[in-house]
Amino acid sequence: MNHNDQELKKAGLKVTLPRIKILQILESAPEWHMTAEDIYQALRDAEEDVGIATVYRVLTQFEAAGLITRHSFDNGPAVYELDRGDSHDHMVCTETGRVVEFHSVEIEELREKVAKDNGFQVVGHNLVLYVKPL
Amino acid sequence: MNHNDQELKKAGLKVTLPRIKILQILESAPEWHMTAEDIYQALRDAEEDVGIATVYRVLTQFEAAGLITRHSFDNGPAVYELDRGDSHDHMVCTETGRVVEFHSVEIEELREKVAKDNGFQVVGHNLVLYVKPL
DNA sequence: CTAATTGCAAAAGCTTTGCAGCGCA
DNA sequence: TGCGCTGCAAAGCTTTTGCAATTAG
Repeated sequence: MNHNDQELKKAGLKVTLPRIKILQILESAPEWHMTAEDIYQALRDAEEDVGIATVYRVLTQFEAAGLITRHSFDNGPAVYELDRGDSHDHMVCTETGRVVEFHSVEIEELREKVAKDNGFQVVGHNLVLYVKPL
Repeated sequence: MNHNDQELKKAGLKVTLPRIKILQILESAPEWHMTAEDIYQALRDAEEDVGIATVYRVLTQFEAAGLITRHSFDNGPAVYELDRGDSHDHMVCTETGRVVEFHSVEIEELREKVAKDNGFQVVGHNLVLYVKPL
């Protein structure tokens, strides 16, 4: 009963092979953003017989449980990443495709402020900067 | 030869009925964000015989020409709005679906700063706040 | 005239769902 | 044992594309 198993239990999810494997894959993700298809391929590479439908179902559950975060860059497939507690945003280089993560407390505060000024509170956000080298 | 016709010519696009109608619909959009399907329905309501494929093609061309802007909120259908020159961001209410536009000079400045700190310059961005009423 | 544009239908890409069987607690 | 979970296949939804016919310039 390791740490991941406990995370699953805490989320009210049974500890099953697909869920454990998917968590492991996300943990060891070389680059921190994977599509459902990426994860599905990683599972097949590991000889695990998990269907793509299960991958989607598990990812949806993980997101609901707050274990992972889902991003929709542009209109391609959604990407998922482990929620390591450090909320951050993304910068995508239009020339190289490189994704840089960043975190700005000031921007975070302004987000709250702008929402409050309009009678709302922030429950989530999505900020992507498309950039190119100076 | 009205203003819209000139916009089309300037973009190197022939002045055709579907393109004129779609521009008009976007101009008179009650709420400023319409999906391709919304536009398609508006055309059918106006008894215009335009296919959904043409709607998508025209919207893609308009975006390339800088006449309109396309947004992908969450993972639903993309929404389009006329580019009225005023850059702004969006706040989407998770309970009512209402979309509020806002513009923060401070956030804009911070975007530039963060990019520069990482050796980049901003060429575009996408910021959506998911909010709920206070 | 002729290259651009269009409608239709089919296909593509991503994601969800129905269902019967399997497995964790 | 019982309900949750899973794989498979099929369906769903948004968007794109092939093609022959039409049209703007």
